[in-house]
Amino acid sequence: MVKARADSQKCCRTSEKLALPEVAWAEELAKLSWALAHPARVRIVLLLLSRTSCICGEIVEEMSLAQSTVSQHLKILKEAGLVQGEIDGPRVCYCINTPAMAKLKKLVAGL
Amino acid sequence: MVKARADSQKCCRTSEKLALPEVAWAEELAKLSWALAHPARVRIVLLLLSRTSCICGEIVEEMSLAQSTVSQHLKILKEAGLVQGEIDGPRVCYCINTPAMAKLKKLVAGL
DNA sequence: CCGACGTATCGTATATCGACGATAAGCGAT
DNA sequence: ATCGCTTATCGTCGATATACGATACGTCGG
Repeated sequence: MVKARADSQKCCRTSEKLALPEVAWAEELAKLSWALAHPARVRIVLLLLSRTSCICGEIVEEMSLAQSTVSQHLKILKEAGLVQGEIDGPRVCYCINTPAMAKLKKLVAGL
Repeated sequence: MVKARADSQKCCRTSEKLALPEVAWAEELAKLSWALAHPARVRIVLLLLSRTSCICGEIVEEMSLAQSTVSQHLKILKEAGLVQGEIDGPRVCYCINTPAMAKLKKLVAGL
């Protein structure tokens, strides 16, 4: 080992190990981030936030994407927990899952 | 059966259009989120944050991944701007790009 | 100059995403 | 019961992510 390189204390200090309890963390944040890792999904979230409540397939119109594609994105958002879909008659209204949103914010803010 | 949806104002109000200025936003947030959309990358970020400064290839040891894989992840983080690499002799020290981090936090907090 | 070492890139195999059209499934109204 | 509307799922295709080993690049030490 080539020990201390003269004045190398500006970088790569000695490394107090990082235990792996944070791994759970990491998984969770990665999952939530993943949901927002696509512009279309961010836009969907923004859309849902802009109307204080839920929405149905207008989303499809706002985005220039096929209905099936939007449905896919919604599914991903739902799986990540960021969004909830409530069945309202023949259509489905989506809305932000506020707690999950808060969780995300907290995780990111905690970085 | 018909669950009193007579006055459907609880849902799908009429839509004050969402213009597309936020699209830039969306792209940016998606890009940053994408960087964190993988547990390994979140762990790298956590690692870099845990030591106030930079680090080199210890990252490789902490994660049980091949060196090349870690390098790939670092590249992605670098491309997203979340991380900076400064060459320090024969090795490279990475550290968090604080402004980018702040940007991410701000974007997420602003949701 | 030449190895030793740390890092980045290349090449490649596999898995998954992102998009679409087509089709199924659920609900309301006729 | 049937039609029409809305949404979800299926099947497919191209593009890309992820992982790895092998290899090239750069820097220090002898």
